[in-house]
Amino acid sequence: MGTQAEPRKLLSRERVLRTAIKLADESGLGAVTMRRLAEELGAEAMSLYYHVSNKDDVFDGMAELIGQEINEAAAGVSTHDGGWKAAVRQRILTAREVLLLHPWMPSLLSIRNTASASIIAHHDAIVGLMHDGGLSYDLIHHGLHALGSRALGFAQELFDPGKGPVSDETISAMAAGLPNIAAMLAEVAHDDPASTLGWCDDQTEFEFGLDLILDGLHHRSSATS
Amino acid sequence: MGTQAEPRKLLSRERVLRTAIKLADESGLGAVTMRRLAEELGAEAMSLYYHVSNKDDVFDGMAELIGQEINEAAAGVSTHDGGWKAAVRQRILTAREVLLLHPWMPSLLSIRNTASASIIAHHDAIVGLMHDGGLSYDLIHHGLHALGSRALGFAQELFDPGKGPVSDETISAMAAGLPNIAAMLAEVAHDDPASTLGWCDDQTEFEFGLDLILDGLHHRSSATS
DNA sequence: GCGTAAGACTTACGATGTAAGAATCTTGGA
DNA sequence: TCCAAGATTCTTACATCGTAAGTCTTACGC
Repeated sequence: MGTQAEPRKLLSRERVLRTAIKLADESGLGAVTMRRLAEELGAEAMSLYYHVSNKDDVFDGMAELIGQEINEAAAGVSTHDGGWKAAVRQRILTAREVLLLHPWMPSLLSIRNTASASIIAHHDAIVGLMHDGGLSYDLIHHGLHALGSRALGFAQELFDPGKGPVSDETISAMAAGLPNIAAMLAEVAHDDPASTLGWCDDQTEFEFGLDLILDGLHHRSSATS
Repeated sequence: MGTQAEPRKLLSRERVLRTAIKLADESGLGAVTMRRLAEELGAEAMSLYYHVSNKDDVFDGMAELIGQEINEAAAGVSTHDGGWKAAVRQRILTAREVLLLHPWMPSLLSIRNTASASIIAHHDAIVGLMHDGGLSYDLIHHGLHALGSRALGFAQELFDPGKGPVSDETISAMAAGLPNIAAMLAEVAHDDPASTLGWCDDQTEFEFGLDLILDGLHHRSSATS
């Protein structure tokens, strides 16, 4: 009997948050406004406030859900028998894979530094792996600080010293004021543009830094015990 | 000739940026709005646009000035004779001291990841110190990535696992879902609340992470050469 | 039918960045 | 001294944002 209009799916906190994540995935965190979010849901902005207390609550909810995604992904990966270092490494790289699907997460976490339950749980798992490996809680504590955002799979890069191929002109132009960086760029010449998580945050570079820290922790653990 | 009204100091890009920094120091980055900034300068919001192209330009200018402050502070510190590691460490800790005076810098840098000239110069200096110390440019390049924001004196902390004294109730409350973190907190018990740069970013923790990375670079350098 | 409460909507306000153009002030040449 | 021509500042206005307050709609037990 004719068009029965759209089914008008009900709103819910879950649906709001999922839509917010989809919106951020597609158009960036800046596109997540209450009005745009409502539009995406076929509702009005103020209607969201019945399910969500305010925008920060939306942000926190998004982080919580991504944290769950990380934990689920990690649950599906067998705990290696290669020692705590391999296990922690694995967990963190798994987290990173999830974050690569949601590149806005780093920004979100820097805006809202409240700890969501699922992200704390992720850290709890890391602490557990380290402790099982024989590290003291004191060392683990220092280690968590040393890892910082790396525990979640990303590193804050301050700028992008070599996005794309560095032209020779660029190098000679900066050679005057920045002799050392110029020399480095001339020699290193980033060639793998397979980056993405924000800013020049290569998988290779990420793993290098991660291993540097894990090795350091391992060394300090062996030396002490 | 009575009161001659206020002298009405002239606006200038310099004055706008300095005032923005002062405002951020006093009331946080969120207080830096064009109107508030204008008010502070005894002018109208739109008048600023003659000296500054937009708000992002203000942010970039602030970062540039802080970068200069870092470089000036570093210039006043003698380059040690303790090898490249001590020299780099010194430079980074000096940068950190400046950042501690401007706790909003981390947030600013995460919002505007454009590279200001002075901050690039700071990195150039670090590259120089490392190269003088015999590190290969390739290793230096990796090292810079590994350092990330730490090169400027801060580390992104995701949340604050132990701000202030951790109450026993808190620990027993979380013991159920987070056995490992609970156990760690029970044992470690943060006791030095002399933190500040954002979130639980102790000087001690910062230096621990910094040394972990520098030691790792040193080790990888020795092994290769 | 009818109250009742959950859920969605309307309207409105203050804050923000900034476009467009008017007003004022400064300065140098006639 | 006067006046044209920048240089600088101000006025007004608009779009967008988060959200407070209150109203309408719908579903359902009686």
